[in-house]
Amino acid sequence: MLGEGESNTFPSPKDAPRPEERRKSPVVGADDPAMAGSASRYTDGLGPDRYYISPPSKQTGDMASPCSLFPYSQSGTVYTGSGGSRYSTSLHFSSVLPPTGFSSAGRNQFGSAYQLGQGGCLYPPYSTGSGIGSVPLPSGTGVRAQVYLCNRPLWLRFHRHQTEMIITKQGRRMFPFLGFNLMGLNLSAHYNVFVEVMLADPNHWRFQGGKWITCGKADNNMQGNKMYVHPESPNTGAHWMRQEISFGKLKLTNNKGGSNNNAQMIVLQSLHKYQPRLHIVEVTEGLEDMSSDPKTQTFTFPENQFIAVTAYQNTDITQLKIDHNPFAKGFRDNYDSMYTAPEGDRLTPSPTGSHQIVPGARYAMQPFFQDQVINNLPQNRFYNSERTVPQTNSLFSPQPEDSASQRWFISMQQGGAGPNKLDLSSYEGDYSSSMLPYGIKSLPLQNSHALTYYPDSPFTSMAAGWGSRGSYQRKVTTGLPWSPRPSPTGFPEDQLSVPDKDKAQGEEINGSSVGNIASTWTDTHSSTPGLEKADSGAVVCKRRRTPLSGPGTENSPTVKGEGLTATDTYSKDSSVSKSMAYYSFYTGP
DNA sequence: ACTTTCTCATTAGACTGTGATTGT
DNA sequence: ACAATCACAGTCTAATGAGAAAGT
Repeated sequence: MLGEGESNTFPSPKDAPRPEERRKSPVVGADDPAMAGSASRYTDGLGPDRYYISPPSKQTGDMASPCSLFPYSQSGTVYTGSGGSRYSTSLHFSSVLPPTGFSSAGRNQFGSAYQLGQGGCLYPPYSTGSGIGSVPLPSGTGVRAQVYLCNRPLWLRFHRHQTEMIITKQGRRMFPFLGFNLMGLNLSAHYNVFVEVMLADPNHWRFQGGKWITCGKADNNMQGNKMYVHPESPNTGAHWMRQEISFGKLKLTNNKGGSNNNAQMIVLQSLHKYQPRLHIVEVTEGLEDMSSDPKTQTFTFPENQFIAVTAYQNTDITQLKIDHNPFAKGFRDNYDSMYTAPEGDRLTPSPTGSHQIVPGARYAMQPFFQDQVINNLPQNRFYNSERTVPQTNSLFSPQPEDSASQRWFISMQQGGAGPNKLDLSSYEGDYSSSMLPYGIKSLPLQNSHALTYYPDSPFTSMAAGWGSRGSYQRKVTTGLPWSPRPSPTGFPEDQLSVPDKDKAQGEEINGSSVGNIASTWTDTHSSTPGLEKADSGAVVCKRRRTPLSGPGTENSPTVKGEGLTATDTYSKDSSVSKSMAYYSFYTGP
């Protein structure tokens, strides 16, 4: 069962409601900055060692690291560490003190800008100190992890409209949920992996006039847990890199006083904007010496940012949720029309890609659904089986080398300069990642990947030890942990048929909006009306039964063209259908 | 014949957004 | 006026057990 009971499975870590308002809002500006990394994730098709094969020739700089399988570059990112970048490294260093080895200057450097909300609720200062990105890693932190955001295409779709996440007293799961793939970890070292949701900006938000506007100051004194430790923590690097790390069980609540399952719930405040962050902390068995370097790595994906709400405000968001969240399937009034829609109109960034990029291909299953619940599948078939199927089959259109090489991923930034330069120009849509071969694109992330240390955060304790949690053995019943993942010649996500308009959108975003984002806190929601149309699709689906489904809803382009996901074809018939779907996809002609 | 493994059906409960109601 | 809460119905998940198939 899901819910709290589920935690038992793992060691527990610590009315027409204003239709005129709840309507699509202008597309939120920047989806993300671009970056361009290049490389394919599994190029060797080997087992355990796959993460350590020699990187592609394009590799540069840090990529030379044995742990850096793919070449990457980071430059021009919206969130560069200097110049007041929104998500500059200061985000971390301002709120997180460096571990041993760092001078206290780190904190002082931010002066009054340093803010640490209770419960680890933080947000970066408006301006940052410079050179933070160059802060060297503590000694001993030799391995640099790389993080890939799963479901990135989906996240981006939500992000365009300013993602909203429902929070309830009993706790509400996130959708999309956070899912990551890690690389570059020490196979034998142990790590704690957890997510922290921090206040993303100092404002209180309100949905008015079809868009989000700031409305006063945020309450930065919100009490409550802000951390969610992955139930499988601590575990080995091999374990974490084995398959997607899903945070699907993470729940968001506005119930500060809730006592039970606090570990599974993150307490947030409605109408506040939040930014999830992934922390990877290398731990040492029996480590009690807090002075030791926690070897913490923090990753932030701007597209994960969201506004907590108790009721959806933007109907576009609602529709996206309905279209992609299998649990909301009941609110889709017309699946059939979705299936029959022209292939080209299916914009949903299906991870499997098959649904969007394979003309004539039968929709076997819901890509995002699969992606989202992949870890819930009893046998994790995807990672142990399906995923091993060479993806060179004809289901995928030939992948241009460039495309194939464009992966989104974040590599913990270390040492600032050098190879870590993002190339905005290479941003092309964002149909990467997800469940199948992970399309990876470097994120516009700032130097947030810099090593961090939270002296006042519950995370601090995690950083040092094993906690009470025993080593959890992931329930992988089929396949071998290290069953080889044949090197795909390409990643479906990268090949998803991205409508030109979408691409254009992405480019535009990168080119302009992104810049805005980097400049101020409130720029994130800068409207880009023109982009709204971009998502427009030809698919005609009967949606909302509610008054909301008025012209406004019907005009919601975002949804119509995107609702075509495998979820629709996902059979209720459980495993068989699921499996078949997978196989049907990978074992194409 | 017995055990193990697999497939499938059943079912309780979790999850979803909706819409009405309540609270501020 | 607006946010928060609740009950609701549709859907999905995952546990369970029965039966069949395969292996010893």
